[in-house]
Amino acid sequence: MTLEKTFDPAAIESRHYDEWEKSGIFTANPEGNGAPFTIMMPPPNVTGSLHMGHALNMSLQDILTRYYRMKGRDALWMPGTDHAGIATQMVVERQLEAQGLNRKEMGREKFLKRVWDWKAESGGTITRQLRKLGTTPDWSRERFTMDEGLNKAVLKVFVQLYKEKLIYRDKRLVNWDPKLQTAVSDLEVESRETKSHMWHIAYEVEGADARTITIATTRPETMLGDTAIVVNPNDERFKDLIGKHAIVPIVGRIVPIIGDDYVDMETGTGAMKVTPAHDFNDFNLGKRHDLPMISVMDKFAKMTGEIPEEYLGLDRYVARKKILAELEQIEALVKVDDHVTKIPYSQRSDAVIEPLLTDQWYVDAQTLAKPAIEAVETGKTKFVPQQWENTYFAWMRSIEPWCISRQLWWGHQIPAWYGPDGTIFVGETESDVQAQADAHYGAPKTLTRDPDVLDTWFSSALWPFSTLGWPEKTADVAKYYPGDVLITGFDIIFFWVARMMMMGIHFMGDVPFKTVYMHALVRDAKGQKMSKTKGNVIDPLDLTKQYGADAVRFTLCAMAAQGRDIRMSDKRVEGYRNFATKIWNAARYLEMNNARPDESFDYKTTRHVLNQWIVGETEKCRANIETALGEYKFNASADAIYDFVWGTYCDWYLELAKPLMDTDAADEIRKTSAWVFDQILLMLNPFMPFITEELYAGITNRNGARLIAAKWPEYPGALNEAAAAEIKQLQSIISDIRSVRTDMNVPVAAMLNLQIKGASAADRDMLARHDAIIKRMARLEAIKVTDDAAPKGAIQSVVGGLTLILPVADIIDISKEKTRLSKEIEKQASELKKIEAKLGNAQFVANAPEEIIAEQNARKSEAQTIITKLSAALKAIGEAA
RNA sequence: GGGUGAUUAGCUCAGCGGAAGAGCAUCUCGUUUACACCGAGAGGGUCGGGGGUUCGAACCCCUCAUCACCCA
Repeated sequence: MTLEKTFDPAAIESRHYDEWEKSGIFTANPEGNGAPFTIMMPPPNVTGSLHMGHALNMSLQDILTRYYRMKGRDALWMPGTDHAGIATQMVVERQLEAQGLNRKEMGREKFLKRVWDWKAESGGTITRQLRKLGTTPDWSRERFTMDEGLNKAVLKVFVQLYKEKLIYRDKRLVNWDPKLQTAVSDLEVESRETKSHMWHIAYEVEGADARTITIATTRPETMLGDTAIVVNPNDERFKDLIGKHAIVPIVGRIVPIIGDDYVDMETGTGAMKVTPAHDFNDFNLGKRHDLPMISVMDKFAKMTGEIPEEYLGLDRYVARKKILAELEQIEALVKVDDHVTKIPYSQRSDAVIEPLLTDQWYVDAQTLAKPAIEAVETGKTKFVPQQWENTYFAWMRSIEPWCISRQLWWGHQIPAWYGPDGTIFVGETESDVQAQADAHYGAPKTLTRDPDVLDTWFSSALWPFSTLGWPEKTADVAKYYPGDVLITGFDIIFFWVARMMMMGIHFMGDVPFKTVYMHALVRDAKGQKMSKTKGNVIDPLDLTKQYGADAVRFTLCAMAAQGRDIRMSDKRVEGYRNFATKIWNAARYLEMNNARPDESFDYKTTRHVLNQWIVGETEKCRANIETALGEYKFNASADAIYDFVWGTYCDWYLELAKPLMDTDAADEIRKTSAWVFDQILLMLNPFMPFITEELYAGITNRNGARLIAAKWPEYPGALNEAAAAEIKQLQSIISDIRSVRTDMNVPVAAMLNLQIKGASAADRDMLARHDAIIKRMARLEAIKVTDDAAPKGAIQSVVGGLTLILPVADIIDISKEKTRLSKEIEKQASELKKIEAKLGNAQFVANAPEEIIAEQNARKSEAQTIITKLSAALKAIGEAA
């Protein structure tokens, strides 16, 4: 085949993907004897479409999966999607709304059918998009959090935890979303600073003539539910009032004045009202002091309960105004301060959350957290970067009961039924529950199932084992639990990582994964969070179309430095698209030169030093990639291969080899260059799967073998330090001449005669071997090794022990050369001064390791050599002028 | 208020105890048959400020400042 001049990613991507998928290589093999490499894909929301965060997350997982698969591990990358309770239900409800329908009228059954229909229709969006990125999870095992097997796991877990009394029903305050009509997790509540007021309200003290106590509040409307006044027991201003009673204005309720050092004497007036049914802090106070809890709002955040009639049914903010007006009228409103307060908003609906006293199901998270904390403390599970452990610990150590019930329809319906008297029966099946109830009542009674569903994260907490077929004792469970690594964003460390830890340890007796790699957030080029409202969202698929999936993947990998956010910009992607093109053109070059992989080639038997060197560099590259990936330093792995391919193989090896293509070294050069290129394809494949696969088949006949199924390479005995040193010297000579030529404005076309002074026998050998190369690379007519004096009008430089002399009599600008030499001497002199100071320091010589001292000595003599030689050159040029 | 991270070349970022690095951008030169999505070369930094530890600090410790995020 003949390769096109420019690489066109779109032309090849889809074709390779289909072939990979059909080949069955993505499929894990529990019967096989490869050691497992398990990685659980964070299941994307079934309603969603691929965004940059997914692209990063998935690219990194795919790189690891492909890498370990090549290394011979039995890789299982478990894919799937999450039913995302609230989000999905909202999407479908919005669709209904557009058609003038609503779920209540429709009924639960019909509504759920509708959601399933929608899921069937668009639930595959993200998995299709993942294929475009070239990711290789085991699609044959793809799961959905609400499919049959996972349902079983959820039921089993719920029932068992209930029996163990780790799940219970309780009446507590929850974050109530009055718009969505459901409880939401405190993690889904976002508090926003809002300009408001602090209202100071005077309450009459019972039985104390004309004495009042003034409290400060940001929520006057809740005073209708006050059940106490609280002050700090050490507060001299109020000490004597503790034990007395106050009268709540408007409602006239008589409430105790209590002392609790929770109260900060500095804020507000130092006295607070206590409304346990509408504020989390007050709730805790109420529990501590056994106060009554009076709800004064309903599920729509409208006023209700035992309050003056004119307030019944008012919206909370309307009620606030009315109360303030009334307080003013009765002269109880003492003062109004401007105040910035934090108002809780529901992330889902944007409604202001109302803490509400309701019956909900809870998991005793505190108990489950203990072993989960310990697992990280003892290193059974490690976080990378490690500092995330602190975040994990902080949250886990002060964990609250986990409210798992949601007043939704889409999700796992709670397997609890209520008898006529409210007795709770929990079981995996309805018949089991009925049997329990019959036994309890001694007669058949009608049971009502709890209409609520479980928090979505309840089922995702089971993901690392439910996807493997648990509670069945499957071969997958036996082989692939626990997983090796979880790759996810830090934003779901509480939602998901922590909960998988708790559930995994409790039900499987072992942690769900040994390592948790936390990647950063993908931001826009200015460092702003991407959001639809800001309109700065970059669509990874657009980028893929424009630059190719390989470039997008490589960019994300190269930017995935630990602990720092990623600023995504087209420029970077463009740069890595250019990298792909560079590789493509290197392949074309090989093709033109008839350099094809040769099966009989043995890298250990190369004879030409250039080949020995590049073979050694190939090994160094391999080692760098392995070390980096082993430490999850994705950016370093990308840098290693990029540097090797562009900076070493293309810029140096291929160029140095060109002058040899008409010598008897040509055959070995062809074979070596093709071999190294093959190694590049192997090592780059996990990062850039498409172009490497294409070229793998493109450069030679592989009899249908695919790169994706190739083995990760090893090159024992490839390092050759002597060759490396020789080529390094060669590079220095060439670079130095090039640099001097440009500095001195020597025209590119001028072919100069190089004179080299001070060459040892080994140098002479080396120079003779590379004569053709140096001439071509440095644009020279001839190279003469002699210790004769430099001719007049020559420019000079020093490389190692060699003095390079370029006679350019007719071109040279003598004063310019003088300046250049002086500058260089000056630079070296100041270096020398620093080194001498160091070596002259007795403490340094006494304390520094030997090799450092040797290094400094070497640097010292090198600087001295350069100064001596260049000074001589400077003197000579002065005499010439 | 508590915590975490960041502050290094014009920009975006690596490096995290022993000679300041990359990519992009800038400047110069270049149609040498792989590649102008390219090549060769150059300029550009008292590594946020101030203390300290060390023979030696961009890197460790303390402190301050600014920014970002998380939790109250």
